[in-house]
Amino acid sequence: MRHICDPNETCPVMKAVEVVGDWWSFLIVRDAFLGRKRFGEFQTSLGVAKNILTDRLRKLVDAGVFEQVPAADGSSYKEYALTKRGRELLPVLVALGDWGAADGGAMPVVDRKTGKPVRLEFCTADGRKVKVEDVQMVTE
Amino acid sequence: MRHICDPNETCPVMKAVEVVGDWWSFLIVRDAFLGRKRFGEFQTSLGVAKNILTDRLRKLVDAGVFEQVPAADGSSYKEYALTKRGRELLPVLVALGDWGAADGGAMPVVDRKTGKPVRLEFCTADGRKVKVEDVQMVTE
DNA sequence: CCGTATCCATTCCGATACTG
DNA sequence: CAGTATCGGAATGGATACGG
Repeated sequence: MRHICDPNETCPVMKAVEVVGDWWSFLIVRDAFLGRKRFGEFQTSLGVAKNILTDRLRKLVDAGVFEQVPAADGSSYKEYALTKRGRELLPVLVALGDWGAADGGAMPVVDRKTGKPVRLEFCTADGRKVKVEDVQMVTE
Repeated sequence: MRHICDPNETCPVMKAVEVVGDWWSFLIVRDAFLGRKRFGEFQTSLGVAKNILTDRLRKLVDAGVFEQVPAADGSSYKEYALTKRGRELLPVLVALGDWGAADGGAMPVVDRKTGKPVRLEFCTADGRKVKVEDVQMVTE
């Protein structure tokens, strides 16, 4: 995919899309958040061709989203674990899931410590929530 | 793009990706949030081929992200305006932009009423912020 | 089980030309 | 300016076979 978009314009959205903007990459990351780690798990879960999966996993490793760690079962294979950087993609995933779940069927996320549900919200520095329709981007 | 992913599994992330997961669609929406409305504006801004732009705009209109409205300048053309549903994509855009801006150069968003900066955060129902690393998805 | 390599069909995209 | 139509090349992805 060639894209022109003024190169001076270092748009952060575009930088992110360069890495995870691909269809499969994105679903692989989603699967990882759901606990999948092994090549075969991704492969059967997503039904993606193996060469494609290989390619995307490598790119995601290169981008620092995954790291390869020894398999938990002691086999000689590797598992793909989300890095810190990779786990920071959770807001993206949740935002997208919330939008996709027009009706209330959103993917639930919880506070690991308390087990209580959490939601993604726009907040001011002093902790006040701001509704989506009251938020706007500023061009500069 | 064919995708197998168990059809029973109505994953909201996937539903969202079906609509805006395309590279160009996503950047068009970003441009719209930056104030662009006209065919030509998108075209020169993104450098995308016109036939592709036509196609993506139509799909986004079909998906309810954009609606066509009469041009503000009274010309006989149409402008593409984000619908309510389309504006609800802002959290996705901001999450992605935050992630893409590893260093602090994130795209700023503000509360329209007060002009104060806002950020996207995970919160509990009682308004407490939860750090990303303490949030986890629950499988079911 | 985890990947790599190859092949082929399809899709996608950009350029161009054309219409109103 | 805002599209539509068409065409050829490039990239992509799926299937398959193969190897560690």
